[in-house]
This record gives sequence, C-alpha cells and structure tokens, in this order.
Amino acid sequence: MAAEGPVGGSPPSRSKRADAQRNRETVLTAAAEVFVTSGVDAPIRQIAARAGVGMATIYRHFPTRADLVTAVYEHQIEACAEAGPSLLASADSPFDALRQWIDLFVDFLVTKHGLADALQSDSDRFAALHAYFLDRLLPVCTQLLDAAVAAGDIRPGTQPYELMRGIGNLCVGRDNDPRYDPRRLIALLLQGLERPRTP
Amino acid sequence: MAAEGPVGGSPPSRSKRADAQRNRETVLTAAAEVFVTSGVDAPIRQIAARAGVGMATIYRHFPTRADLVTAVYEHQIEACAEAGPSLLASADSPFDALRQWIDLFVDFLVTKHGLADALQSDSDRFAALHAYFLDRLLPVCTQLLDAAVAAGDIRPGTQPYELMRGIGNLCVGRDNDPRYDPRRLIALLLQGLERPRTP
DNA sequence: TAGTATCCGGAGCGTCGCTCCGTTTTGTCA
DNA sequence: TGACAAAACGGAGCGACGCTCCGGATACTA
Repeated sequence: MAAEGPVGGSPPSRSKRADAQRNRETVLTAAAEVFVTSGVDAPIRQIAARAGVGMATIYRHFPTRADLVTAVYEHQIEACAEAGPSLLASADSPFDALRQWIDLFVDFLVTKHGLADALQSDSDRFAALHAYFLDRLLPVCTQLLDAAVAAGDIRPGTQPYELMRGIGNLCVGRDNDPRYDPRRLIALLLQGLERPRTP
Repeated sequence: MAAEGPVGGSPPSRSKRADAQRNRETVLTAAAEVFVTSGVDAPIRQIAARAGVGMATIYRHFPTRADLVTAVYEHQIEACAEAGPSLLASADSPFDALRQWIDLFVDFLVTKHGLADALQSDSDRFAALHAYFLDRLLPVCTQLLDAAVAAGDIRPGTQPYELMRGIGNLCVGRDNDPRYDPRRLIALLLQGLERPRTP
C-alpha cells in the first residue's frame, strides 16, 4: 500500500555504494544497542560514537529520529501486524484473539525503553513513528475488533484508534515499577468491553 | 501531614524581604500564562522574560521545575483533593462518587497542556511533581475506592496507585484529537471495575 | 544614614539537535 | 591500471536550552 521502505528511511537495496549500505547496517545495530540502555531518546552523538560514524551519516540515512526508530523496530512491528490474522484463526474466539494480540503489542511496547512515551509524545518529533504504527497496526486491530463485535463477544461502538492509543498510553512511563503493571489495567479495560453474558 | 509548602518551594510567608515575595508572585503568574500556551515544558528563559526577571530568580524560588509546576497548580490540586470526601457524602453511591472524582481529576489533567505527560515522564525531572500528586491525591482515591468496594459496587483487588497512574496515563499525549477522548476509555475501565449485578 | 544580609541579573559552561562543506571513498570507463 | 566524477563521509559550527556563579543592586535595621 505505502512505499516499500518504512516512513522515510532510504530503501535498503536501492542504495548504490557498498559503504553506504554497510554504514546503514552499522548504524542500525548501534542504535538498537543504545536504545536498550538509554531509550529511544538517546543522543544522536552517542549512537554515532558507538557506530564509529559521523552524525551526518545517521541523518543522511535516517533524516528523522522517527525513521531511525522505525527502522530498528521494523521487524517486530511487522511480526505484530502479521500475528493478527493468524491469531484470529487459531484462538478460541475473536475476543480471545484480540486479547492475545494486545498482549503481544503490550509486550513489545514495555520491553522497549521509552517507546510508548515516544509514540504518544505531544511534540511531533515522533509524528512519523506514530503514523507508521497506525498505518501498520490499526487495520489489524480494526479487523480483530470487528470480528469480536460480529461474534457478539464485545459491545460495539469502540473505535480501534482510540483503543490502540489507550493501550499505548497505559504503557507509558517509568519501567519496572512493581506497583504499576499496565497489563492489569488493560485486562480491566477489556473486561469493560466485554458484552454482558445475557443475549 | 507533610511540610507546609508543596514539594520544595519556599514557604510563601517566611520570606523576609518584600521584593522576594513580589517576585515570587510575578514568576508564578508568568509561569501560569506561559504554561497555557507552551505547556509545562516551556523554557525557563521564556518564563523569566515574561516575568521580567532573571533566570536565577526563578531557580532560587523554585529549585526544580517540578516545584514551579506544583506551585502553579497547587490550588487546583488541593481543590481536587478536597472534593473527594464531599463527593462521597453527596453522591448517590460510593462508586458514583469515585466516578465524579475521576471526572474532576481528568478535567484538571486534560486542560493543562502536557501536565499528564510530565506526571508520567520517564525522566525524573518531574519526580517531585509525581510525588506531590501522590501524596495529596492517592489517599483520596484510596478512600473512594475502599468505600466503593465496601459498598459492593466494585470488585476488590484494584490498587489505588495503579488506578491513578492508569488514569493519568490515559490523559497523556496530543490534545484536541477528536479521535481520542480519554474519558471514553476511562468509562470503559470503570465498567470493567464494576461488580456484576449478581450478589 | 550607614551597614549588612539578602536578593537579583545575566554572562557563561556543558549538552544536544541539526546543518554545511571540505575531504575521502567508490564505482566506472578508457 | 589509472584517472575522474559522483556519492558518501565526518566533524566543526550554530542556535537553543538547563543550570550555576558571582559582582552588583536592594531592602531591612539600628
């Protein structure tokens, strides 16, 4: 549907020179490592230093921070997107598929330091990241939600966009706080979505 | 219970010199104005310029950004805290009181640009703000929640801290997006909290 | 009015995002 | 192979920001 690459990153194969491709990979792995320890807000200088590369090289390959983040997590986002339909086929019910898919999504978010924060950031430094998530994941969520409604598992009226942003929001903030587990609240939310068992 | 002033702000009356007190007020109103347009993340320089004051003056009165934010919103936080018990007395049920109180809390959060973001910020630049909210509001929420559980309105087991942070989290992000209204999700969450009507 | 504790202001330092341009590398073609 | 142009590189440099430091101004006191 969209162009081949993610948001604005340069296509992985169109590039002519070999050193450019090599550097692209180097930057990508360095960024992945730095993101783990310093979050997706890590200074570009730090990533450049780790990659043994100038800052301009990073900006050349990934004009926006969102492009870099997207490229780093592209595979996992894709996997999450592809899990939707297959869960729908394998789960006991559409609602269960939705639940399991949301579990996947939450697992992805909470293991990436500061990713949820970036996604909902009201600065638009990450606007492109937000857009990419939406482009890729919103249709999946819509399909699951519609299926659950059609099966009578949940009440109708919930907008997929709102649900996804809500879930993302619940994953925002300090990690590793034993007093706060977004999964519990999301379970509560899904409980509220469930249709009363009186047809 | 806690010390008289908010987090770390200087006490409003203990100050000796008149110009210091005058400047404190000037900074406070300037900050309030700037927060409306630029959010609680506005540059200190901007607030200082608006107040016609040096930056050091602001840092002297409010060593941390959290102190400044807290001082600006102190009255409203206080009002929200005090609304708890009176709602419990006036509402139809404890659960209704909880609902109305959460409405108040959400209204407060969504009308302050970036405040919810700051509250849950992963950086600890706002740790003191987080602490102040908790100190002041968590007991109120706990009381309302306990009352609702005791009345049999909602199922037990929900931790007040988790609920409050969840609500705060749901208010995070871009404002004025017609596709996302945190109130709808919060209603869903409360629905999930409600005890099935089969005692 | 003189003296002093208090408070004020903004220059200055370090960090970060992002760009600009001289230099180096790579692919190509004679 | 050797030369040449296009492509890519790297880091100095600029503006913005958080926060501090210290010489100067100001308000209480006697």
